[in-house]
Amino acid sequence: MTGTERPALPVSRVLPAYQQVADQLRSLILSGELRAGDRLPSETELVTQFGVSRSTVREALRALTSRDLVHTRRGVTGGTFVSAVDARQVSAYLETSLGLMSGRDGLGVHDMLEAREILEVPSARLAAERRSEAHLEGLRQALRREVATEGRQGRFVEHRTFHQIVVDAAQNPLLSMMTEPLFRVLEAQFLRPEGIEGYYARVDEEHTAIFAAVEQGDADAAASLMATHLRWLREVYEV
Amino acid sequence: MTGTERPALPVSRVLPAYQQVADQLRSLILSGELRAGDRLPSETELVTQFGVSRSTVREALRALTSRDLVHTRRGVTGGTFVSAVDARQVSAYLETSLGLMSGRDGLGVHDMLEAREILEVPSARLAAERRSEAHLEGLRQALRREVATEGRQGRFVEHRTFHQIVVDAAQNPLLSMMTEPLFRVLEAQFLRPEGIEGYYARVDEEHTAIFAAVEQGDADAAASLMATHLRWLREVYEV
DNA sequence: TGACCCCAGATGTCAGACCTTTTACGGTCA
DNA sequence: TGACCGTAAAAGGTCTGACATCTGGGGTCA
Repeated sequence: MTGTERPALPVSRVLPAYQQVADQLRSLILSGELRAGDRLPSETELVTQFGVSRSTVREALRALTSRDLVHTRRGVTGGTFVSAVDARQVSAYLETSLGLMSGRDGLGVHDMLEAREILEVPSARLAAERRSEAHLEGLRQALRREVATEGRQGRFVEHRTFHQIVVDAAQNPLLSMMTEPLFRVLEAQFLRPEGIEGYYARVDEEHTAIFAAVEQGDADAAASLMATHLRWLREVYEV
Repeated sequence: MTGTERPALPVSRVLPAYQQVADQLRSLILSGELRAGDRLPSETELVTQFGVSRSTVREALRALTSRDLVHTRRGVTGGTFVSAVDARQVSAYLETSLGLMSGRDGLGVHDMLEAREILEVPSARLAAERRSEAHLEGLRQALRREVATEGRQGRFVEHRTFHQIVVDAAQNPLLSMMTEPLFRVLEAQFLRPEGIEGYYARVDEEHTAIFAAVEQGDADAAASLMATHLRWLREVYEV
């Protein structure tokens, strides 16, 4: 054992220049000094301001771009602009992350179905209280398509749509943001109920009942029907 | 009005080369062809494989790096390696995203407190059923520190710790992943209950009661106490 | 045997040139 | 006057080639 002990989790003391540039720009955005829509200095200006080469600046900007913090436009009125974070980006990120984590890190179908139930039952309750006419119309159409669609994959998409609209009707963007990736990952990776007798008929039936409760504004019924529905789905898929 | 209509949301048809390279590598990772720990070809090899310059390759890798899909190491045994996505990274991403969205996009304190209640009440129930001795010890220490700590900021950190451990004790990584950023954003941006008479005493009291229920494995009590606690907090902060 | 040095291979950084996209400007012509 | 068009300018996108720096391993030598 030499004089300098090697740590269990080594960190390099000197961060790469592109990392430092990215960090500084990022903290300007997070602190609110740069706000959505603001234009960052041009790459050439950043070169002189940071005293690094253009490649370094560009690598820093690329890192920020892929985090959806900024975006670039070409042309004379172009440049790098601070992005407005929006729910869709967050959902997309979560979808890929959950997809990669599923099966490892102790993240299994069970966890996803459990989280789904935790989120979706209260969402159904809120949906019954807050749904707009647009949501109701969306649910009606989803139900119609669900019954009409042929083929396994197509039905699944419609099922997801129905559940998603219910959550959206709760009018809390956080709930939509968290459930949407769950639905997609479950759909993409796990749900394969080909063998279950009467599966589609029961889904249609329960969706219809949930819709009725939401439409009538019956919060308790909506929550309870959704709870029953999801608990049955868990039984089906958690074998 | 000329012949070619300008779309409201213009998209460039031709994606930049670095974007295409990043997309291809990303889909290799998402499809599972490249798995956590695998080494990507060296930058020089990627140059020949994709037929683009090294700067382009590096910009693509930087984009993947900042999405936590890969990481790089220098030196002769270095290279670019596929990362194992972990919950902490996702939480960190969510924290910055929620922080940037809060106040805009219709994401307000109300939504965060509501989502928190939706997630945390069932978490308390599960915690009472699943908590390990380590969790209980963590809660004991958090409670002790909470009572002993002086100063507003310090108490808030301890409050957050207590709530976080309760959620962790539910043993569903998705719940921890979603609540942690919520706690931090709320703490950083909103919670300022300086004026409330007897605030700290009541928090301590209710935390103690929740702990007792979790310790005794009384799921119903844990859920109900947490619900009361959070509903009171909502009243305090939603003025 | 252990301390040291040096080499190889990978990422990190730089400089400078040129390409492509996009808008603004100004001139031409009906 | 107004529609059209061409060109300049500014910004990001790409390429090339060189050098710097880090890191592990293997060889050398006391």
